[in-house]
Amino acid sequence: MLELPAIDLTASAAPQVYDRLRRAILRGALVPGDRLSESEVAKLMGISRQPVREAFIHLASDGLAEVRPQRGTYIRKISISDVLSARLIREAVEGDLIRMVAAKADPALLPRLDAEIQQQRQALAQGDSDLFVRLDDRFHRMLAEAAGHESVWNVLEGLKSQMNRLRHITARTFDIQKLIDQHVEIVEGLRAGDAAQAEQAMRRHLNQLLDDLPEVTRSRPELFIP
Amino acid sequence: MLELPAIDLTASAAPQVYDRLRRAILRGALVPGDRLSESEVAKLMGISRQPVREAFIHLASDGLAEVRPQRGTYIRKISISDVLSARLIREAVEGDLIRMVAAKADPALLPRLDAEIQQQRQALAQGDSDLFVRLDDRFHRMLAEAAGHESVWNVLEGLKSQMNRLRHITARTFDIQKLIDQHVEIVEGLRAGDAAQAEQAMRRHLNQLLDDLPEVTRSRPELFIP
DNA sequence: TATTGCATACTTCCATACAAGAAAGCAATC
DNA sequence: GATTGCTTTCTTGTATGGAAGTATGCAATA
Repeated sequence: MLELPAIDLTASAAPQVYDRLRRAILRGALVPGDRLSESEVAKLMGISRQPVREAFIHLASDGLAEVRPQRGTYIRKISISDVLSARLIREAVEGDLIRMVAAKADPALLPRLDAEIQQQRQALAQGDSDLFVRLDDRFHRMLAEAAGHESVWNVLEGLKSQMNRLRHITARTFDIQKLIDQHVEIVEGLRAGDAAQAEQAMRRHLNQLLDDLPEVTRSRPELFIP
Repeated sequence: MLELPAIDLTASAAPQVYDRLRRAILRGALVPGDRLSESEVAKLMGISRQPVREAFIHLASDGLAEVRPQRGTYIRKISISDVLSARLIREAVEGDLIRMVAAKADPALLPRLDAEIQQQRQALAQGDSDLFVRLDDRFHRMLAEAAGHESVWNVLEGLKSQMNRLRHITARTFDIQKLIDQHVEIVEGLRAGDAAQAEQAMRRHLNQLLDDLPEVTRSRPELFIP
């Protein structure tokens, strides 16, 4: 059913269980609707039920799992409403951040962004969509850092866990070439020193999800709730 | 030390403990640096350690508490970096939302906002700063709802828990009259149907925190970490 | 055949006991 | 007097047993 790396017996068990399950959910190894059991996971990892239970509570607090008393614990379905909220927040925040980056006009930044985009093209050429998702994250983080607000990205990252699940599970259906082109547009806006252009490009980029979402939810309706 | 309402024995204990402790933290009854003990809270509530422990884990996941193994559990100090991130995010998001509200131009909305501001004035007249904080929350929530994105506010609310603690603990040092005036400016922007004016007013309003923060951190440095 | 009732096998939840680590006080020693 | 080491007492972490609630399959009944 599920492969989990063995835990380190010298450290606390509960955080390790949490970490492993969280990764499994985010990479799509555990899909929405899957059922978890305290005793089953405990046996799988060779520990007692209590630390597993604590990991479940932590996951539920993240919105990744749902504990239904006396029934079972389930991987939470992807809330379309949450995804849309996260997208709107990202558009507003990253729109502001890219304006700050343009205002700073750091000359050393542009070559680094170009190099990132080159790596994204390689990921596309290799057909490695998981790699692209990671590179995409890094691209946006780099921009937040360039704006002087890396900590903002850390906050957003927790918030957009639902978006990440969506992208991993349905990675194949996205048009990576188009996303890369949009990244290029953003960088070109920065190169031109045109804050408004860069912001428009960023907002278009983050609006792309709205185009892709309907098809995804139609093809895999069992993974979603409103 | 701490007053906690008795729990309902017919319902699950852990969520109730979580809820009571969370409220106590947000209203400032538990201040940053305070120490909690599983067994102490358990005795106080007449239950065993286990559900208390689970509540602690949930609080830690919210960033409100910090469990230090074999040492104790502490109310987390207010992270200035987190507060600043939350403020920046709010400015970007609510700036976008207020533009949407202006675009909708719902005629029934303005009287409701006026009534809200009247209540805020009453809270000021009564010197009830806790009430004003709650009304302020409601004012912003109402605007998000008017933009058609109440769920976005739900997400922001969890994110800005650190901001709420700050405001409750230091409520006296804020100039409530000024905040109300800024609310009026926002509503006037809407009344004029001027999206740009409304957005500017909102951004000024949310920038107010940057003016107030230095004095607060200087007067109570023991409550903060960078 | 359709429905009701019950036994059974799960699940999460709570209480309790014990283990392991950290801190503080105190005494012995240099 | 200062330091070291031990003892005690606290803390959180884990294991386990049992309680209560839920779903399911099966048999009895209308």
